[in-house]
Amino acid sequence: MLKYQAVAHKILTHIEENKLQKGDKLESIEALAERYETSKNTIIKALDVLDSKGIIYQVRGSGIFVRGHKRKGYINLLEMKEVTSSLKNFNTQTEVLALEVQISEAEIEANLELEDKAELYYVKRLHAIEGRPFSIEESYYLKEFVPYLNQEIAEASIFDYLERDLELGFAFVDHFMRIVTLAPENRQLLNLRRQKSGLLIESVYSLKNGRPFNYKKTLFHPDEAQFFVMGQNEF
Amino acid sequence: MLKYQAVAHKILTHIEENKLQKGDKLESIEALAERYETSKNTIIKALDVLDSKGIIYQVRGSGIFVRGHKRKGYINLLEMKEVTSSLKNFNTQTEVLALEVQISEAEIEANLELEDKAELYYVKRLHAIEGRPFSIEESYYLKEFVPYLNQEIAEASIFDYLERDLELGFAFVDHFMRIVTLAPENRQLLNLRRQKSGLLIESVYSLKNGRPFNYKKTLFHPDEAQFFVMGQNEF
DNA sequence: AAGTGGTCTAGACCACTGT
DNA sequence: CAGTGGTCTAGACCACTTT
Repeated sequence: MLKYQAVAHKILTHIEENKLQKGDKLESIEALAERYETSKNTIIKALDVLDSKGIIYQVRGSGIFVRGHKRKGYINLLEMKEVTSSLKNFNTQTEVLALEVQISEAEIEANLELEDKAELYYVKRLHAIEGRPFSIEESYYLKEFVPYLNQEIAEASIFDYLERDLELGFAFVDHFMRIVTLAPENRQLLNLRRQKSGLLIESVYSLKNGRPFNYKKTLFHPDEAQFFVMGQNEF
Repeated sequence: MLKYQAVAHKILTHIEENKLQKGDKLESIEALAERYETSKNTIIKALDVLDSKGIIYQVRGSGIFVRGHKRKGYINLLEMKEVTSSLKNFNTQTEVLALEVQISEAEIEANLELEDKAELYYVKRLHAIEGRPFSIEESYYLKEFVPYLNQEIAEASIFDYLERDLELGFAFVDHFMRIVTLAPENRQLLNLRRQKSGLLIESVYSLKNGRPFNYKKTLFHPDEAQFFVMGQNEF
């Protein structure tokens, strides 16, 4: 692990262990550089990471402060890989509705920027939170990068498996969100009577080399799903 | 303007003027450093900015590539200040439904982290796109930071006014999103018959010193509003 | 005036990609 | 193995806040 990442982790751990609250001040950059035995610039880079994650904010001439808070139960869109990993503090269940190898169709080829037909793992899952249906996820993984997948993995966390066992981490994501009218089948799965709309998020995950390897459509229960996004103004 | 921001702008302009497409390769860092007469590290910092905006991506050992595209008509959540500025390529209209000075209520105080009552500008606006109702925005600006506002400003872009005339730029935002059932009044404003749900985004904008100064509730038309968010995996 | 965060530089060295 | 992006350092200097 790189030094600045290690330092970022240590500072984050320090914030968590000491239960620092929003507005609490950290040590100065100089002091942090000495504490973690590194240069000022490496501390700055570590703080940039925490800054971009919304964990701290820095005020010139004043200090480094904890940004903290966030509302509970909201999914951080920018860290969302799959629903269960975003809701680790809750009791979640996953039911695998389908798991098979497919040949790509036009919609998938467009989103994964494929020029030819390709083999895919197709996984359809129903996620529940505290027993209540939460989201329906249809996910397409390029077999070129994800050569193997099974029921057991799909019942746990696919992204954990990709990162841990295949050492396949995504480098960037695009999420596209809109409200959709639910098909009767999906209303039934989400146990919805009156309400007819849900939030659909289409996500494309790409590798470090820019190749998209996972396209995903996640349909969220309108009453259960809540999201937050933290942004910076850098330009 | 800082050197790295200026360089970032120049590189962006270069991409736009030469209509570079997704996957197109830029010059090497070394070449860019020479072209823009600066050091390697400053180029890296400029590229970091473009990276975090989703404009480029970098592949170690290979090069710097344009990330580009994005679907058209989708609002970039992370750059969203108010609806009109996010949809500059479209023909938008703004109707000011209310504009007044208020004393804060509990909900606003919680979101703006106020400990006492405070004076606020309250602005309610209806945004339309190509004549079709798009969103209803209720916004609360702390009078301490926004001492003056009028109908004319509210009909144009309030954030443009804040940035240009008050030199008041936000440093970070928190957005909270969920689906809500629409009140009859809002259904009428959005010209909705059957559909009863909309997307609600609550946003808190903070200054460089960490002080929230604007709390906003924006209710989007379920068929018109589409969003995208671009994320990186840095940790 | 002192303290603190931010920019910028030059250069050494490392890690990965593609030929 | 050459080319290219990424990390890390030490230090000078600048900009803003606080006392």
